[in-house]
Amino acid sequence: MTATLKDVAARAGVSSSAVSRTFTDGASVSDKMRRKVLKAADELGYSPNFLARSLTTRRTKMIGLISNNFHNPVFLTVFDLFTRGLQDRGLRPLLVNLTDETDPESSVQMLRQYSVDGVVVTSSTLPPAFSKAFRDARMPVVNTFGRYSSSPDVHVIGIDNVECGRMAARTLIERGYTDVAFLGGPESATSTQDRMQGFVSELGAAGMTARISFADEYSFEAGRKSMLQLLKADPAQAYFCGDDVLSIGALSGIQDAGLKVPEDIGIIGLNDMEMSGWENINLTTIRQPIRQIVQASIEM
Amino acid sequence: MTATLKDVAARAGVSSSAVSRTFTDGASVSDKMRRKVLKAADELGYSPNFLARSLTTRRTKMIGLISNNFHNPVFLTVFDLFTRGLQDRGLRPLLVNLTDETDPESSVQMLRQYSVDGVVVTSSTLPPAFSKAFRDARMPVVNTFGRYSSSPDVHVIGIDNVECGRMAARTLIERGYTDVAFLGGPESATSTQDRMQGFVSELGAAGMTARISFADEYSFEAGRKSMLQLLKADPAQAYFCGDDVLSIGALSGIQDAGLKVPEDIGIIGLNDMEMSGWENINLTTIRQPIRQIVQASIEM
DNA sequence: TTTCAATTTGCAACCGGTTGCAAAAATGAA
DNA sequence: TTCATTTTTGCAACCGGTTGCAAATTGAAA
Repeated sequence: MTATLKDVAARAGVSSSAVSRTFTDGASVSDKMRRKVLKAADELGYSPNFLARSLTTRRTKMIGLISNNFHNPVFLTVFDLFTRGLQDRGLRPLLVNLTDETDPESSVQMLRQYSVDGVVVTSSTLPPAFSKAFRDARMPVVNTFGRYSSSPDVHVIGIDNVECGRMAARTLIERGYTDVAFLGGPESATSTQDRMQGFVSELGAAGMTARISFADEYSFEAGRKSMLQLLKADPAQAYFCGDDVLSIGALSGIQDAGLKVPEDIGIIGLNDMEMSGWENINLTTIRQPIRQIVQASIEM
Repeated sequence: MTATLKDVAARAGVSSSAVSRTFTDGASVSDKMRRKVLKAADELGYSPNFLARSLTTRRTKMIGLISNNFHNPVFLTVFDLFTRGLQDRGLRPLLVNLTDETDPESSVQMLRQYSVDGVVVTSSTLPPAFSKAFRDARMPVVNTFGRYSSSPDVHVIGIDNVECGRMAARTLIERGYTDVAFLGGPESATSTQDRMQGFVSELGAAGMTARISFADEYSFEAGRKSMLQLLKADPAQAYFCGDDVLSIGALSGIQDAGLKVPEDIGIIGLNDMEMSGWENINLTTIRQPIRQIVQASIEM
């Protein structure tokens, strides 16, 4: 159906190498030849087949984009920036939606079958072992929102979650709260662990302690449920919530109980997602340097 | 680096066709042979290269997923369902983020170079001509959230937006509102036009008229801004908003003005996105039959 | 005009598979 | 055991390109 390289060669009356070369930059072709070829190509509406090309060049310009965060609105922004950034560099994201059931092995194999040039794992709730599986398959991999870890060869880009915890603590102290608490995401997530650690240690330095609790996941419902439970018991003056979507859930819980923020209870979140501005909540603003994340993907 | 078909053939001491056949279902191979091959393949950690295969089979099992809605939270759900649905069928979504600058032609060509098996355009704000460009390139295309249109060969899946408008009108009438208005999305979007048309015609049947206004886009900010302007002038008793994110923006505007919903002003939205439940707003619930949308993508 | 280096071009093999066709092996009936 | 059938296997060509190498062309210097 669609014109192939050979068709163009035939039409232009030249060898197929010549055609191939005019479409490969850096190849040696005379201007005369190039013009002849381009004319024929244009007439036939030809454009080279990427996949066939990748067979010999071993580059597909496809990047596996893996995530399990299809419910956290902040990731819509992440996807937006990623796809944009990749596109601008002539790369294409092959999207993989990781559900709880899918095992790492099969996604690794899948992406290898498509011979992607690299993989971006974007999630803070996946175990480091996951990204490692890709490295073991000799694929360049970047783990965004991950934690700097000992596993070598896995590029990790993200914010310093420990420092985030510290910032939150300092902010609450400055505002004069004396009884503060941490409401984290899933206990197993590295981001939760680190934020908690920073929060607790900074409070400790000020001679304070923090009560700790965890939500089941980074979601509105989980935040709301956790907060409602906390309110029933013995609520603190202010909470540092693991992320914004959790914060908004907590906020909803507080409102349901007839209390107000920040008059009755203080809330401090994390992520600066678009939506946070919507509700006039006072959240710490930590903007992820996504540009740089994408830049790292070019580095590999 | 990675084992190839030939390596496996050599190791198993059989022809390469034999290997190929054991990995192609429906091919004729004896059990004995299959076992021999699988053993060798297993030892070498071999799995067939999809791209090479696609060269002869002409199927890549890749689907272009095109959208320009990377700011409307409801699309996170859409992406989730799409990627899931495609994956379950052994297909992979190649994501294309359409910005205002990217022209249709180039995305068409791009996806042709990757020889995707089909294309899904998921947006209600793109002109029908866009999907048509793919059809012209002889690619199967499904346009979700589009409008049933005259352009042939473009499968369109979506809700009946006219009927949505009617439903909204009936609901508001039932609740006793006598002075209602429509706050739509971008005037050029087919979804906006249809919803308005249904809304207006149903009201007309009841002897009522509706005031009309449009927001610049389906976004929180646009909804808020529009509502604030409307409030300054002569607000209606109740509004039918083009979609949920617009509704929430409008809601925020109303609250800023010190008014309450639904006591002072009624709001009815559309989409049933996850977030809508968060704020105890009363929104019409129209769940898009996404399962069927995905089913249609298999049909092509 | 000849000579020689620098460019440009074509040949042919290869990337990693699939598949039509004919030969070989297995099966079953006589 | 023999012969006709069916099933399994291998050969070789092909999918749509790329690329090392040698031959052909070009251009400038002698």
